[in-house]
Amino acid sequence: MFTVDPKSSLPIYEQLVAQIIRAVARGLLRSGEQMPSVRELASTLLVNPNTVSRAYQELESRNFIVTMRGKGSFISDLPIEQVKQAAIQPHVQTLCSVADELSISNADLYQLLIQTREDSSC
Amino acid sequence: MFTVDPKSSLPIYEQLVAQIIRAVARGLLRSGEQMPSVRELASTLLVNPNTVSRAYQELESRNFIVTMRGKGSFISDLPIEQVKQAAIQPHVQTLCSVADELSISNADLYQLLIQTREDSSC
DNA sequence: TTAAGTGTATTAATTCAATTAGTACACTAA
DNA sequence: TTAGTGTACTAATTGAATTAATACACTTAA
Repeated sequence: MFTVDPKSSLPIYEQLVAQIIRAVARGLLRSGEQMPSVRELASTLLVNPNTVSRAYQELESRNFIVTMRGKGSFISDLPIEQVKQAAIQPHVQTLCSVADELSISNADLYQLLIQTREDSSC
Repeated sequence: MFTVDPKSSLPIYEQLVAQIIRAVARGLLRSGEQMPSVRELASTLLVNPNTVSRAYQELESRNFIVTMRGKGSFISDLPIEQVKQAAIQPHVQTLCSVADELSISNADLYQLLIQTREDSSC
């Protein structure tokens, strides 16, 4: 289900995080569903278990999964909208800090956002 | 006019960039005004001229200043709004990428922005 | 043409954070 | 007890980032 490229400049655990977030956002992984164990996924991907653990910890810190020692890791049962919000919040925070520093108004900021999203595929 | 802390974890050239951006955004540095030469600022701050040059190059890539070899570096004469927009664009881009990945609507994104800026001082 | 002033290219030293893996430990459930 | 779960700790390694030394290139004015 997941793939990884050890030669990529993007760290392995970040590759995993991104794939799992996408899967959750698209509903391919559902609330309560159990993730493969760190050892299982690690042996499948031929990486160290700690690397998978790192990805799971990152996902847990962003509220995508819940981990129980000795039991396993499970997709969070929080509302998906809430989970997504938690995931994007840091980026919003960064943008707001810069906007503050430059004294850019909310209106201007919103216009920039709209334009940028129109230019991309979405 | 500028100060620098070599012990900070924030790179010296980034400290300079931030200070100069603030000064421009606040109108303390005006269009066309000449910046101190790299050697002059470097000797004032007791850093290597290349470090100041690096800051100036960063500022030029963000359209805050214009540099002419042999002449010096000058505050850009672009409209300040345009300059500020260029400075914030990369952050907007990042946010939009993540929003796309998570399928977050513009409306939700804007609401998050408003809330975040209300929470901060601005 | 010369001299003094400007920014910059190139190279290298150094530091430092990030990444990953090895190993041993801790918890859960049957 | 055993097999399965995640994790803490440590260390090796890599690689990017930062800074500095030095020499070069351009501009201006005398």
